[in-house]
Amino acid sequence: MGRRRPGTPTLEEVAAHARVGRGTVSRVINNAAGVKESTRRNVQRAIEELGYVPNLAARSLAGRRADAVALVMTEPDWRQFAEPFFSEIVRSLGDALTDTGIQLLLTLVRSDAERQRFLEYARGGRVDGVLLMSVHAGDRLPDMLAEARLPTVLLGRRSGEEYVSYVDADNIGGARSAVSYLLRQGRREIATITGPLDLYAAQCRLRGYEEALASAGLEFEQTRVAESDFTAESGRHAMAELIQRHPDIDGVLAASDTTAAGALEALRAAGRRVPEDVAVIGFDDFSLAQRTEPRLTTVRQPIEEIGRAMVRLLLEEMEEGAVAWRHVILRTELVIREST
Amino acid sequence: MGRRRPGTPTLEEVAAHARVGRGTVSRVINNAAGVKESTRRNVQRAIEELGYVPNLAARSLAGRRADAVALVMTEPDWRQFAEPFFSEIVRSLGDALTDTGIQLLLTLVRSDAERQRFLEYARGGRVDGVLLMSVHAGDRLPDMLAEARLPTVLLGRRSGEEYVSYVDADNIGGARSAVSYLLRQGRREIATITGPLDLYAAQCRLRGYEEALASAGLEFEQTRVAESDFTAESGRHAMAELIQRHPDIDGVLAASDTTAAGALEALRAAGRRVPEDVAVIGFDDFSLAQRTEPRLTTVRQPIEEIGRAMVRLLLEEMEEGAVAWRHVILRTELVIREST
DNA sequence: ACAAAGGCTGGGAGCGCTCCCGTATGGAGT
DNA sequence: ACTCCATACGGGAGCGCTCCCAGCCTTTGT
Repeated sequence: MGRRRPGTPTLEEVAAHARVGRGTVSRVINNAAGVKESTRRNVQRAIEELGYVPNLAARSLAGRRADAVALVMTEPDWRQFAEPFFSEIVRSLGDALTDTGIQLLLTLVRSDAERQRFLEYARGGRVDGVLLMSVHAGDRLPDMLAEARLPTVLLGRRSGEEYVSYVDADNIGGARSAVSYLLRQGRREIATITGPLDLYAAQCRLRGYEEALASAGLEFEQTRVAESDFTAESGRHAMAELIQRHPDIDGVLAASDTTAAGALEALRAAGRRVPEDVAVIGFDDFSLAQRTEPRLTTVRQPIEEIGRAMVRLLLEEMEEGAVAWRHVILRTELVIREST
Repeated sequence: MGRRRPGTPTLEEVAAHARVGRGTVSRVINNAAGVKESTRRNVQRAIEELGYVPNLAARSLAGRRADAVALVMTEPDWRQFAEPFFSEIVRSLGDALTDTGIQLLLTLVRSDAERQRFLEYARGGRVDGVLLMSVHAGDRLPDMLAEARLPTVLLGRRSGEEYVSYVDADNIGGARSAVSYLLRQGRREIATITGPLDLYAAQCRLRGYEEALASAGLEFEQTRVAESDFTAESGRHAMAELIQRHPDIDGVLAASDTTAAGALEALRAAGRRVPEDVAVIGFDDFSLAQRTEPRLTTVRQPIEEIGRAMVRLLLEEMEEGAVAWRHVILRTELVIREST
């Protein structure tokens, strides 16, 4: 396993070449104050001439930080990997980290062996903090990270959990306002396609659906609920099933825009018009929602804010050493288009 | 930016606690030979009691290796991120790396600033090698990595390029055999939906299409070619266009299974039967191909082999220090199902 | 002209490991 | 009993940086 790379110049060599001390070179590459402008230029020229690149292992060791954070996806999320939610989140986290000088590393954790390996990687100090994608109920990873006192922020909380930092959207409120909107339109036969119910977010959206029905004095019926896994495929399936069970259906709240797109296809196949016969509301408001036919009314998740909030919380925790838990719930918003 | 974590035990402390020398502890944690079984157990107990985790920065610095490789996606690939090809590749790379003890890190490079930052990260020694997802024609990243003498393996070559290692599927052969198959069935009005033509792989598949027509003595017509970006959406579009241009169309080779799925929808919408009126062949053979209606005939890319080959090439390059370029072209295979 | 107060700079002391050489230790061979 | 060798083990010498203190040199005030 000899993986050394050939003679990279060191900081010391740069210092010699520029006829200054190590300290000065260090100050220059770290943009620290207290270096005369002429010296700085001189050092910078030396850096360029030698093609110097700081050795990050040495910097990490001496500085006790990695300047990197990991975004972890655990196995059950893997199926979401191909869904737009994921790529949108990555994009927004990337943006939020842009000018912190912190590298974002995506890591997959698909088995216990990989969980263990990642833990060693993180505890070994290769990252300063961890962002976790929507973690499922039974996953012990957050606890393991907490035990190791690694700054951690979850995207989406888990049921009732308080002793961990998280950023979440107001799923209950979003679902409630969507269903209430349908009710105000005079729809009465409203069903819902949920996400995987081991995800707390999916449970919350279902709760919002129930609450809206309840406050309109309507009864909740289990047969109006179909579960999906967020894919279009499963949305189509779920919708077909709901139509069969309740031919008089006139409104649907879907688990995501993708699911809603699948539902639209199933409705078209069944000869129902949208929105005349059946109103459809999605969840997320990603670009897909504007490309369906008809364009989708949907509950917007503020992705940019979620990314920014996650990064802010993580940086704060990194600063102070994971001594407090922070929670941020972001408001969702109903975006009305043509499917209602 | 004080991101230090509290008193983690060091190897030295473990050594003291187990009453052995540093060297012995090092040998134990690295599973090196030459430690008496009783000593090993003794040290292991000390490690456990103190909850010791090796500091990877120190290990990296002393050992001159990072035990990590990066899988990089550049901006133009980003749109593929949500496609199954990507997640399949990641899965197969992960499997191939499983028992090497090497961490796979996914990184996004969406702008020149991020390109630069990643380069510093890699040149700084945080990874021992780089895997690059299908790189587009103009991207300078591979050259920059080569210049830094970082072991690099591309997935999918770029036009005519030799001075870089890559693993690729035989796209020309795959496309050719698919189209030949359609011709043998007696189809004569065959069109193709290509991928983005700035991708060499897409060009190759188009070439295969052309070659098959040529060797059957048929003429190539530009109007039978429609470009897609690998998404179902764009596949639907392209197919609709092709139907309009050539109502007598009786066979289509699509750029990917996803594109083919889109094409199937467009054909259904146009009232064409598959395979009776029009035969459809996809490319990739991911799970999607078995879930379409009808199930898709498709050109299989050997994903597992691709992942294994990429990892093998990268490890070889890491071993010997990027002094040679290796190329692997993997055979593709036509999988016949119901859409032809 | 002299003192005090800054601003710059150099370099020692680690950070926590791996590598490797030198030295113990135990058993086999005669 | 003594030599010889293989096997275990200890610890010095870095790896390339950051942190920080001490010293120098310039500036300003009186």
